[in-house]
Amino acid sequence: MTPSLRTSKPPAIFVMGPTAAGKTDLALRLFDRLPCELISVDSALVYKGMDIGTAKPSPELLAQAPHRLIDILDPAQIYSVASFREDALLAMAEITAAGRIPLLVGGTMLYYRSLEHGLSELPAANEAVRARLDAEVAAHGLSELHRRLADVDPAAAARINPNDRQRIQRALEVYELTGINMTELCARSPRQNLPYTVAKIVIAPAQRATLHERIERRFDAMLEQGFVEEVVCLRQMEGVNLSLPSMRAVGYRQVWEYLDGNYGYDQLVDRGVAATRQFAKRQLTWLRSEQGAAWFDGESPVLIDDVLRYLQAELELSV
RNA sequence: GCCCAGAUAGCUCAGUCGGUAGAGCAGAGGAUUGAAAAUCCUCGUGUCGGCGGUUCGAUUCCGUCUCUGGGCA
Repeated sequence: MTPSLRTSKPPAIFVMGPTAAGKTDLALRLFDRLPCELISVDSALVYKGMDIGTAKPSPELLAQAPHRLIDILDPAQIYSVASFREDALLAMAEITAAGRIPLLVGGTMLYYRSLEHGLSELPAANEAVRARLDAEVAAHGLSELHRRLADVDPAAAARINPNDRQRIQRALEVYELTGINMTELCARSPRQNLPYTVAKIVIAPAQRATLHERIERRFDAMLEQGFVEEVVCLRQMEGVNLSLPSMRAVGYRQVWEYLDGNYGYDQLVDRGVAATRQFAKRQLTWLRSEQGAAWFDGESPVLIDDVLRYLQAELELSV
């Protein structure tokens, strides 16, 4: 198959789905059948050394089917949705220029959303401001920050729950860095749509119980493969701590707390599995609101020909 | 065999000086603009172990049985 010239915008494929639904497997099979290159859409796979707990494809698989945006950062570093958008757009452009189709695969739905609809022009995170806001919360409490937000950005204060520390701090951070409130900044910079014709595929088991079973089995398997040892290594790395986004990832956080002696092994298993189920549930909330996506039942291995037929029709690909 | 303590939501437990009960966790739904595998919001009827008794009324008091811990033999 080759991309047709009938559409002005080049084609792209999104393979979306909750964790443990079979995204990687589907993407690899599509890779074998289409002139495409793979881009990972995953906020945890970007980190080197986080392999077992993220269910990262093996080095052998990655050699066979290279993925962009995997292993691009050290766990002490911080990635962001804005960095992702930039990196992904660049990668998509390169792939398209080479005459192939970008196939994006992963479970970080905010990243997909930022690609499709863009981001407003807002300042990047600022460590100093965040540290100061943290200190302010410690000194005066979160409700004080929410009150302050209500003064500078009433709309944001109304929208953001008084307990949502992360969003309150971010809105204040934006204001402090620019002198303009976040609501106003967003209104001033309309988001841009993605210059690609996108075919969206969602893969998820029809039965929630199936997903739960797979998550449990996979977490057990991760532990057998040495997940705890992986986290022991990460803990020894310079600058790595539990407050980093990388170490807050599902499973990693629980293993870290287990290693701290906060609870025993049985609790680790229960909490790790539960955290993963909750993550999958949040992903499904995003996915249900996804416009124009084709859902494929992941109860049993997806029939690859059905998916190819769909992509062919959607992207006007010719064989 | 005897003594003691338990038995209440899927799990761990609180509670009702007698008017049919509520937390945490789990689970479900939702929000989501540079941390997003993050952060946050909403949702709790269950033979209160079984059977009797007392009572207008028992999950609560009494008796008894069953089960589970622990102790003594």
